[in-house]
Amino acid sequence: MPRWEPNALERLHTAAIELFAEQGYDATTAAGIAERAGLAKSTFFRHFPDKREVLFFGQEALNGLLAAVVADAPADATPLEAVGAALEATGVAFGPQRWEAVRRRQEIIDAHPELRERELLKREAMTGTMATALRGRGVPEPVASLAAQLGDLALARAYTRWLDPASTSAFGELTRQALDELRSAAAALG
Amino acid sequence: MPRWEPNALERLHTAAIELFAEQGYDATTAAGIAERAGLAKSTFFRHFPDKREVLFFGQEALNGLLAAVVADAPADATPLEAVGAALEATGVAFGPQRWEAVRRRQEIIDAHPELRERELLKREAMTGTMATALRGRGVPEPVASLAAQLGDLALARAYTRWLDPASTSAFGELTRQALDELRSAAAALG
DNA sequence: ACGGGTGACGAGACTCGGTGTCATCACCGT
DNA sequence: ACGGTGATGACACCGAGTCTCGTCACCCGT
Repeated sequence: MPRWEPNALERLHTAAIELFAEQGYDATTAAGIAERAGLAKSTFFRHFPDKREVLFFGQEALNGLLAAVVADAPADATPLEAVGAALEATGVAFGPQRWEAVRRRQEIIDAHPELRERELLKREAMTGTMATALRGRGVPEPVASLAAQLGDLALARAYTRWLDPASTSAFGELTRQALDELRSAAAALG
Repeated sequence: MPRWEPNALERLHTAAIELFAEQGYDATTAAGIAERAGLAKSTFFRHFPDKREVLFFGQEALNGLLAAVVADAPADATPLEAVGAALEATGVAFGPQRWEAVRRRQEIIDAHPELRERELLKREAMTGTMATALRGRGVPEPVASLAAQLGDLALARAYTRWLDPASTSAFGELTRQALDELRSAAAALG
């Protein structure tokens, strides 16, 4: 018999998501999350650096994926093509069956400035890894940063469209579309 | 004889900056700032929504300036030209005599993730106001957002160069240069 | 089989950011 | 003279996050 039930981190994560849905983000305390998971408050902070981070679980893994996809793009791919491949790769996190959960999560984030800040930090990290990966392909500055920023903007636009209940397109289609729009807009900028 | 010394907000601001320089950001408490300013802790939070905000004092005023400059740009100015005018207008905050103070401030921010988050939130607000002002000029999406994002990237690059001790150019010159680089990079993207 | 190290956890004290309430009192208009 | 106003002080309170210390199943070498 193990001394403790396994999967403490996972239990904390699901307990937090449940409580956020039941009581809202503000009303749920870190101690409350731990209690629901059958753990102590100190254990919560052993697994998550802070309460906000629960909602951004798995983000680092996505970053690693982005870097790999950009690095592994065909040698003759343009920077924007490599970025496009990376954006489509993010689609693994946005399958149709996850739509409801992703939407609830985003509603919480949008309603809390401290979570919006954290989201921006994560996005910046993502953009930074894409830019670094592009430089690793030999793309010079400021082209690498620009392409990464364009990718970030495209991803954001695709994401909000995907979250729009009126839209029915798959995520990959939306990223391609958004990046295409931005590419032609950039060409027309002057 | 007034019941209290005037300029409470200003005194709190300078007290905070002093203490940050003397003890570092973490080691100075909100109560300590208030004490140095001859005020109570509760008064500190009456003037600043939180401790981080002390380091971003005056940001909203800059946003208003940006919106005005973009709106007042010549009718035949391209989106990027309007953005360029806005970037140069920010130069009022970055005169040569403020270099040292701005540098110290940025060192504090760079060393604290919670302050980097706040900085990103402010930058997003700035980018958003530029995009809104561009739409007010009749610039359609996604061109408006793209031009604003390009401006944000240019401003960031100009800012870090301005902060580089090896550089001697004035801020306005650096913004023009950075925006030019990005414009040609965008044209070459594909 | 035995014994010491390891590592995940509980318990609880502690600091500090931030909120809220209530009383005070110079100032201002009537 | 008098009541309202508004900025402040004093203080209680909550929750996030840190830190320390003790516990004990598990593992690994002997």
